[in-house]
Amino acid sequence: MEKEIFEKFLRERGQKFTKERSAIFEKAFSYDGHFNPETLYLKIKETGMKVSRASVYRTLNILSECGLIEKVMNTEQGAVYEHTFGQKHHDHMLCVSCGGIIEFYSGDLEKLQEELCGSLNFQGVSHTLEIRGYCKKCQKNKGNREGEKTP
Amino acid sequence: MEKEIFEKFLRERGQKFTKERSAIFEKAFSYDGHFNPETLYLKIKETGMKVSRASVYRTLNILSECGLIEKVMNTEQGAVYEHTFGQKHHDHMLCVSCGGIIEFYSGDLEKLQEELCGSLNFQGVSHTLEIRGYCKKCQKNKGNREGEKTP
DNA sequence: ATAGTTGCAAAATATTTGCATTTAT
DNA sequence: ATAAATGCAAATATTTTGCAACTAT
Repeated sequence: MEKEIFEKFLRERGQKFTKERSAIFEKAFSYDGHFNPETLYLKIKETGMKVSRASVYRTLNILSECGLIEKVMNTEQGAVYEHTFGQKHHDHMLCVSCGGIIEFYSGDLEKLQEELCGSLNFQGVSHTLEIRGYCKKCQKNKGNREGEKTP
Repeated sequence: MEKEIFEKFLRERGQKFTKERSAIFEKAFSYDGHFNPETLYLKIKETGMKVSRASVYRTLNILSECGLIEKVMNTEQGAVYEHTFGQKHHDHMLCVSCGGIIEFYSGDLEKLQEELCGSLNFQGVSHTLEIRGYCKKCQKNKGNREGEKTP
């Protein structure tokens, strides 16, 4: 189980498995998809549990080092994480109008990247592909872009 | 010439072509590759010209809207831009050991992405692919990773 | 002349850190 | 008992913004 990986990781580094870390871990793994530090923090507060943003950030960093979660994107409104356990690798399309994220996977794409790495003598470890554009819904009303002032 | 595109863009929007905007434009286009707002700001200051960070940020936003430059990455130390004029589109391999960036281009990759967008009803505008791993040189001495404390 | 721009300093946002107190081991 | 973690508030860092002074048109 994933939690044991976390506990083992902490033990090996002489770090403690506190209830805050436990709660942050649980919440991070309760998400199927993306989450960001702030929403995770708020979700935990909602449950009545007492945590600080500091602990959230600190713990997310540990979970990243541990490989259990991954920062998949840096956006203007902060980092976006997802947990890696049992997650199929996938890439993202980001709608610049509504901010929606579409996940997709393509075996061909993966294969092609491996070939590219091979031909450039680069040992690829991971990658992120982000395609920006307009989702189906937003293609219709491209006039009103989010964020633009409409006085 | 690219500068005329900028001037025209401003004129059409009833905005002014100031010497600050001119300097920021020049500097942005003096880079072959990537730059970030802060280094660009410092470079201009170096020349003795008086500009503010505010103007740099404001002008980079205009140049983006205008399509002359593009934000290619959000990193923890801020945005990374590059100008788009005469730039062949390319993607990046980032060596996690030495921080080196290898640029590459693959027509097959582009085509594949278009197909993926088409099949998902997404109207792609731009994309960033970042492959992280080890460059040829660093594959040899993978033991000493940069950033790891060696007490 | 005037609408838009500048620089500054302050604000906003995301994240990190120092420190006294608390807690897991 | 003790080394590490917590929460808080203050510090950083990047980017944005309000405003009075300036400038391109």
